[in-house]
Amino acid sequence: MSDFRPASDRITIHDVAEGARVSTGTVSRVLNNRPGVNPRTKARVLEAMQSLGYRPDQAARELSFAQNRTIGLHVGSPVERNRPFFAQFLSHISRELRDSGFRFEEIRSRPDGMPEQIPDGLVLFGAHEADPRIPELRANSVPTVLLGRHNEVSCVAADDADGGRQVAEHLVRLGHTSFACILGGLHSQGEFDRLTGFRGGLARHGFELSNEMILDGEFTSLGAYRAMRRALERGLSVSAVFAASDEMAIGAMAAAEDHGVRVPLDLSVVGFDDMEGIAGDRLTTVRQSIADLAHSAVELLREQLAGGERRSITLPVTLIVRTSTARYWGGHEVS
Amino acid sequence: MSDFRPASDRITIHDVAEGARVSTGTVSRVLNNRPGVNPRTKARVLEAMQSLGYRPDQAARELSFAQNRTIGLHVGSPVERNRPFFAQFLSHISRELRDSGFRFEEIRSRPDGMPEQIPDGLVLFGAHEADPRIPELRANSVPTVLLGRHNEVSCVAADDADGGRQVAEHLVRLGHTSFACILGGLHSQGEFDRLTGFRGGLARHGFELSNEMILDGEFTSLGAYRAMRRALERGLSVSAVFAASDEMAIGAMAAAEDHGVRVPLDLSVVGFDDMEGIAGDRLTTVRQSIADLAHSAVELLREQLAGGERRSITLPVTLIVRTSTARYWGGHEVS
DNA sequence: CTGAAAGCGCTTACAG
DNA sequence: CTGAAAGCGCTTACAG
Repeated sequence: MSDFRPASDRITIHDVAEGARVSTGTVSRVLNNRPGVNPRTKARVLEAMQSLGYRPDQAARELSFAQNRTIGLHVGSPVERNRPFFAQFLSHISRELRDSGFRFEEIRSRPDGMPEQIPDGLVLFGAHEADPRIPELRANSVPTVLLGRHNEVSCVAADDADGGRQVAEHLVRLGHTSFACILGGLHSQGEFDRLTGFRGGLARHGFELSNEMILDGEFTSLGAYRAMRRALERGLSVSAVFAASDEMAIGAMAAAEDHGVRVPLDLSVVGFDDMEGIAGDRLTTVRQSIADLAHSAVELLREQLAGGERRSITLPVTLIVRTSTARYWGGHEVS
Repeated sequence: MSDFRPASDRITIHDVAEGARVSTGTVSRVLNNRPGVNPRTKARVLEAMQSLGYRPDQAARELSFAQNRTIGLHVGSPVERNRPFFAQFLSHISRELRDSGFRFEEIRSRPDGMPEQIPDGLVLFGAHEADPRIPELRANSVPTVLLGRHNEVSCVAADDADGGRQVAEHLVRLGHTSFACILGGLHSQGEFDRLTGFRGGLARHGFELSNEMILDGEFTSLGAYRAMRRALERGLSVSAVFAASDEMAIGAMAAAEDHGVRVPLDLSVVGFDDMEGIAGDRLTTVRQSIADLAHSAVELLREQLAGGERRSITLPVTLIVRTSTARYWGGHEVS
């Protein structure tokens, strides 16, 4: 915390300009990575910023950016809003947007669940296929990006199917032969894709996942715990479980433990997201970069605002192997 | 969504000034509720704002406010950051701050958990008595407000003790005579106060709460579920449970149901917070206004920035009675 | 490749 | 009680 500095000392673009002996316009160009700045000049400016500890004023940037537009974020339901994933996404998208010179605002919901007001562009969180917000927005041709999958609007999502596939590969390679899956109730395309990918991956090795092996974890740790525990009590006997979110995976692990099933000895558990503060250092999971999702969402929005076509972006995911999964020797009894 | 309007049409203070036939300065004065504006003029301005649908530009306000200061919000740990309460608070405090002309920024943590940088003022979330951030900030005399209780810094909190007391009153009045309490592990002063208040309220009627009746719910629905279920399986026999958060109350209710204990017939459950999307329409709980907490935090910060003394604010809470609590006739068997 | 200047939407002394 | 004007920190045509 050595960089404590009272507000009055705020160093501006002018200080940097002076330090680098250029005009403020040039500093701005460097700051925004605009092409056409002499590399040497650029280096000088960068160095001045560095040594002065310059940090741009977002409010000023917002105000002077020509586009001068407000992008809103709107969540489908209060329940969605309480998900840790949402909090993280909110944090990233607001930063990303401000860094790009947009104004950012979280849009509240009217009693009927529709956005209270419509900004110049909208990011939709927690939308489903038949989401009533979509036709409305399309009718008003409001630039919109949806987090997830939808075929009528631009959207950005992690490669859910590939994530599921990677999980299947991982588990099969570890010697597992019987599997269960915990979803959040199949409301979103994303979890469906995770399931489909998982099934596909299993099928490739001759395994299949029957419908009884799909549990509804309500997208919460508690929901997953209860679903898993009930399943175990009914005699569910599998050696590996794939949950569509880290929270649900945590719940499943807890249920297993409480039922006397050791993770990973008797049961391997895999999550999805790799959320900080949830996955911990134990859960094997599929990492998706929330920062990249936010970044891509802004890009798609920018394109639409510039009159471009709708399109979608799918981001790669990575399997992070930790200690909640292990080789299955077939020797342990489960349940 | 009838107020859809492209960015180019953005109506500014100038439009309002023109509409009300005053100068922009006057509009600004009205906007900020500054004293010394002729009531008639004010009415005219207000009406113009109204009819034009004027909405002030936060970026511009931030930029031109004289104080021109940045307030940061910093959370103690990633786990705290994932709590729904945090997400709500973040949303309110950022709005509040911007409306007051401050810049707002969420401060990230360094690997050691300390804030990555120090703005002109700081709001601390999820702090405990021995929080290492506090001495550091005090040493640098950074204006700081803590959400919760602490005796070295300004702080703002709901009247946790009174909340606990009200719950006790409510339950006693309903005829309950045996109680349990679910806490998050006694890390924060707040939950301790809730417990103390609860105990005090019970004591007033000759009831007491032994230590075995205090369960650790880890401040999550899953944690509370497991604690409650274990307790029920061990034969816990009480007719009322007070949980220090809505999430934990939800977990306790689920555990009761799974154990064949009917809520509220056999068991009354009370939460704390009245969080949207969690308490639902069923949980009796203690409502604290997150908006007011945020508002007060900003006030305390402003005072410190103006050179005022540290002080603390305690906000009133309200018991919201729903259907998770009911009269206890002593006739039902529990567990 | 770079500088001088206007402007983003607001607030606030300073006059009157 | 109100207006005219400067200024908050930045970006971006417009010249050169």
